[in-house]
Amino acid sequence: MITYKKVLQDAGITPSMQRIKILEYLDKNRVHPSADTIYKALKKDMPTLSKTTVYNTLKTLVEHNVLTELSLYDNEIRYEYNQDQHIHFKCIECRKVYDIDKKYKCYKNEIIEGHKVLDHQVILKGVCKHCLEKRKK
Amino acid sequence: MITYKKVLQDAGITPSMQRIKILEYLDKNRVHPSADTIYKALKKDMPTLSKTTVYNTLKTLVEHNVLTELSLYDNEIRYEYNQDQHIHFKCIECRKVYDIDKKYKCYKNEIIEGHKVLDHQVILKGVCKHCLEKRKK
DNA sequence: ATCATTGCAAACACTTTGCATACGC
DNA sequence: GCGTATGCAAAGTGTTTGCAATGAT
Repeated sequence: MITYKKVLQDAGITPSMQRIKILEYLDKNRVHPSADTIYKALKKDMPTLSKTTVYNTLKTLVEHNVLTELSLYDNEIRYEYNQDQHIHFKCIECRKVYDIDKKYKCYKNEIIEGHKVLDHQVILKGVCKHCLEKRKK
Repeated sequence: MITYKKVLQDAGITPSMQRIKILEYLDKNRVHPSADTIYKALKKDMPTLSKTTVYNTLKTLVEHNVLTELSLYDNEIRYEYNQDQHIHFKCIECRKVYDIDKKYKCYKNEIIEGHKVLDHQVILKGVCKHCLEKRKK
């Protein structure tokens, strides 16, 4: 059984209560949350938690490749623990982000036109299933 | 010959000096500028230009499909006039954005898992050619 | 005269920074 | 005890909003 503590240690990050809880939240709530969403959710059980700690932790986790940063037009960074290849669909009406299980030619770790690729993202923008339904009414 | 005035009219936007200048800047400076970059560049020749107008105009142009919004990790929106299919490479060191001429299966205007796709973007993140060179030294 | 566009200032939202306190080996 | 992690407050940055002034037909 893999614990969050072990995930952090394997990534070379000193485990702490805050770090474990943040990682756990991202593992159990696969909704591409922002720093603020994570902060508000965890604040309930950890009243002393600071937003700075959330930002610090997320930055550390991204630097150690435990999390992926998503840039999804909202002028806020969203975070994701899922490392399987998939694409993102962002609804321009409800702002929700859906994972779409489609494969694509990934350039990660390749050299393209001389540039070293470290991350590859595919983002679709549009109107989601549910918002399309609402429009019909 | 296609004028910026005509591009705006065809898109259903009332042409104005400000709007024409902003569109012209984006056509002639294909560097994926932010609102602030555009503002600072145009301010020189148009001292009365307001940042609000830049934001208003960019929003209008995006809504009418004249421009594309890019979300490139910087917590600022970048804008692009080029509508040809290509992918973006963002350097994490110098922050520059490169256009890469690679084709991909585009889902634009298709329905995917019930969602209507209006825009499709591919973003690579990594270290660019020039920053790789600098590292070697 | 009317309606849309422009522009200023203030408000907002997300993130970062500086620094003091607390924690863990 | 020492080095790192945490947390508060303030500052920084990009964007939006309210509203008055301006401009075009």
